[in-house]
Amino acid sequence: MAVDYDHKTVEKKWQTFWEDNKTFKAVQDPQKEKYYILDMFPYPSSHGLHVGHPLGYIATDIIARHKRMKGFNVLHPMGWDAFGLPAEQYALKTGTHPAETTARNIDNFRRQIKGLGLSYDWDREINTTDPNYYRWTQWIFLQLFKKGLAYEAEVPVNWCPELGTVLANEEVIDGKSERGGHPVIRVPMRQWMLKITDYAESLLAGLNDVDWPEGIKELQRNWIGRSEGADVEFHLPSIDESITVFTTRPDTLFGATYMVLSPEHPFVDRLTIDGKRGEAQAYVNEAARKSDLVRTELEKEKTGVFLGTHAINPVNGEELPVWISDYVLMTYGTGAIMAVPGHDQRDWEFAGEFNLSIVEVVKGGDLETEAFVDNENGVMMNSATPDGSFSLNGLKVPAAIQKITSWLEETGKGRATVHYKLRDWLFSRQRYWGEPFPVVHIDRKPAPLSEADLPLELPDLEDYQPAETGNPPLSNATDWVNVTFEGKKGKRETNTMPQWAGSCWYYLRFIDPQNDEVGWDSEKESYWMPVDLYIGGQEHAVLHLLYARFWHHVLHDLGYVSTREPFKKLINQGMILGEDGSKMSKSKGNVINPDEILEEYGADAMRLFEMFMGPLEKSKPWSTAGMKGSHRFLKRVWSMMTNDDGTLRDNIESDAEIDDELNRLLHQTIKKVTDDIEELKFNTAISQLMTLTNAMKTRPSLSGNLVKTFILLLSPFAPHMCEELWQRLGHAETLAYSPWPEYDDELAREELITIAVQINGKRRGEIEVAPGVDEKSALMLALEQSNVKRYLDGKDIKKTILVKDRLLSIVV
RNA sequence: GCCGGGAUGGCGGAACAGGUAGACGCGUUGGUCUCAAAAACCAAUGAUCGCAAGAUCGUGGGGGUUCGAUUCCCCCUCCCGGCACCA
Repeated sequence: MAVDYDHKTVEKKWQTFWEDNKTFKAVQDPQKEKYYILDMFPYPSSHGLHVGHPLGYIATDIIARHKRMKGFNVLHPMGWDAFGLPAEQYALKTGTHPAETTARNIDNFRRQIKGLGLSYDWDREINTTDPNYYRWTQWIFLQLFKKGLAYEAEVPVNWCPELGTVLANEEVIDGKSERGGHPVIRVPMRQWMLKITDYAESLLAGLNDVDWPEGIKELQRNWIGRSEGADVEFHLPSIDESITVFTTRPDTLFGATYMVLSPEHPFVDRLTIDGKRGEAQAYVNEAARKSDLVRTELEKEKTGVFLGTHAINPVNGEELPVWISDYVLMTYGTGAIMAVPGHDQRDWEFAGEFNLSIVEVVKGGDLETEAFVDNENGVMMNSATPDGSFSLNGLKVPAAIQKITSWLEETGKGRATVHYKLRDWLFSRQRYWGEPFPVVHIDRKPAPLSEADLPLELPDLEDYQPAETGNPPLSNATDWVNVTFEGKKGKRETNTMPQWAGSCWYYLRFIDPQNDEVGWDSEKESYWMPVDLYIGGQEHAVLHLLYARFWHHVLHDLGYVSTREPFKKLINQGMILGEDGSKMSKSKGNVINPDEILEEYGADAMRLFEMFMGPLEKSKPWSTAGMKGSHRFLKRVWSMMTNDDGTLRDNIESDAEIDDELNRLLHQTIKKVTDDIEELKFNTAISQLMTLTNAMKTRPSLSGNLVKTFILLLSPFAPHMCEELWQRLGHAETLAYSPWPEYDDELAREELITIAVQINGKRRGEIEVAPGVDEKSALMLALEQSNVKRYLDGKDIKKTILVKDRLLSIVV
């Protein structure tokens, strides 16, 4: 019996070898087909990795190693998304400078990741906080600015007092901050915005061209929220102005019985009569103070105030009372709606609350109990102009929408429009640890720095504590803030960019990480892009993945990148849960530290187990017993091939014959492992390798060729041990570029197969046949079976069905 | 409420394209080795009945299509994730 495999020594040896020999360095080579495989790079948090984090990294590593052996030129890089809140919160907590803690955290992450034997090209390592990196983040911002896609605005923002910063809509969940779960309130502030709304249509269209999980695409579609309808003009006689409302149901215009403005709508003041002023003012103030949490979560019953004035319905001239209510949002559509309580549930509830009239214009529902909103089968009624010149009556809803939209356009009372839920991206943060904006304010107007002045470095500050006032820490750096720019006195922008900025384009920098002239060389870009496979967590479905696509579309329009979409195929890895089945967290005490796993079982065993646990995309609980099982498998492989002293066993002979049965299994295994890796079904690939191992162990001797092939097949999963065995087999070179084994379909085919015999759908026996057996001979064989005879006794065979090489079904 | 994904032995999970459900691993039980234990190795292992041959049941629940359904169709329950007054 061989002594236990010494994973520590072997793994250290090969990690050093790969590093010293730059085994995984990617060099552009137009002769070879490229494969760009990317992980979502991590924030180097202070906690280090837990066993769930590397799941995706292990998966991409297996693909990367497999593709190299398949002859692809593989780009597989890693870096650090090190700006932003987590790093800064940690720095604040520990009182050390973020630059210092960030550097330390990166060292720890790098150590942990390298310990897993991942085949990254470390020469391409990048760090978003490096001026040589964020120089180009700032450069992209300048391009956005010049294209008119970056602008400043005084807007009601999501202010998080606890974090001392504003947050993007995407970072606010149920009225709380995505990070830390702190309350968020709405206050108006001057902010930088990026006009992502200009790209709503483009971002939507691009989703049709990528191979992403349908769920993620749907999430983005919903977030963009395209909605077709019509803008309709309503006259306001009291101020002699007209107001535009957006509706997706212009067909119900005859059913409008009142109008509602958002409390923030600019017309509110002028539309309020004196007798209502106090009441309206109070309502507006209250709405302004409410957090989104209160407004959307807690308050389900409708509130509002009648302003005392009226609007004129353009189709029939009727007077509609104008109300304000916070169920109408200023940030969507036009901030004003026509209310059709008969055919909109929210309006119906509001009308019920305030006793407003309900008019039925679509037949088919019971308006006593709820609004009727069937927009497919409903038939129009009560929908004609007073003079009878125009009518929708009798039409189905879709036809009515068409007809009235054309009528609105002809009469100048409205037009077909499209609105989006997506809002512009709030792009500034009142924090220290982020990219400075390459902008100087002169006379309160922003002027862009010239590209030659980049990078604009983040000044080294002693006091980087966020202020509760929202005054950014950088405003304390007066020497830095006050500049003379183009002969005038100006002030630098003191907000910084959000976390997402650096990750919006890092995949481009990986292509050309050391370039000082440009962010990336366009020839290299067109060779390597797009990213062929991108693996990361689902939590980035609408944040990172939408922002990065937006920048990429802009860069494409500007001619800086060759593809419209950056990420061709996307996979979301699942979570690894604690052994108790709940999410791993410090407070639950169920966190598994990979350092301990590596120490005890080694990187190969951990890689193997994480891939064996189940489908990559699914969440599944950690299991220490399972971890031991994978470790045991590797030890078995090792002892199958080596003696106590580590030399190869005598029963591995290069000229030993392989028997047909084992050879068949070998070829079946090559096929299954190859196919499964390509489909990312690592768990079944591993189980097939286990099956082959079990068979190999029953043989007194193994052919050298079999052993060689087996090692190559196992190597993407357990690269250290396989390199070691490979070397002991007498190879001087790494196996990382050895050709991937080929299989022979002929040799993989079984000589005799067992097929089931069913009688009336129940399995009653099985027969041994040659593949491709015909129905008649199969039936003959089946009839010899005593159990089959028993069931057929005295009955007529009505029909037989042969499923090729599967089963024979007899109907009696 | 809407959208997406799920539910298979004691556990993680397999199952081509409607064709032998439970591969592989874990766990458990029995055995070998040992003074003993651990480790390792060998064997058994969905449930029920049976000495056995074999039978019946069985993929969240209920119906349907089919010679045959984990797989297709209809209805329902529960779990996970996301969105949520978006006009």
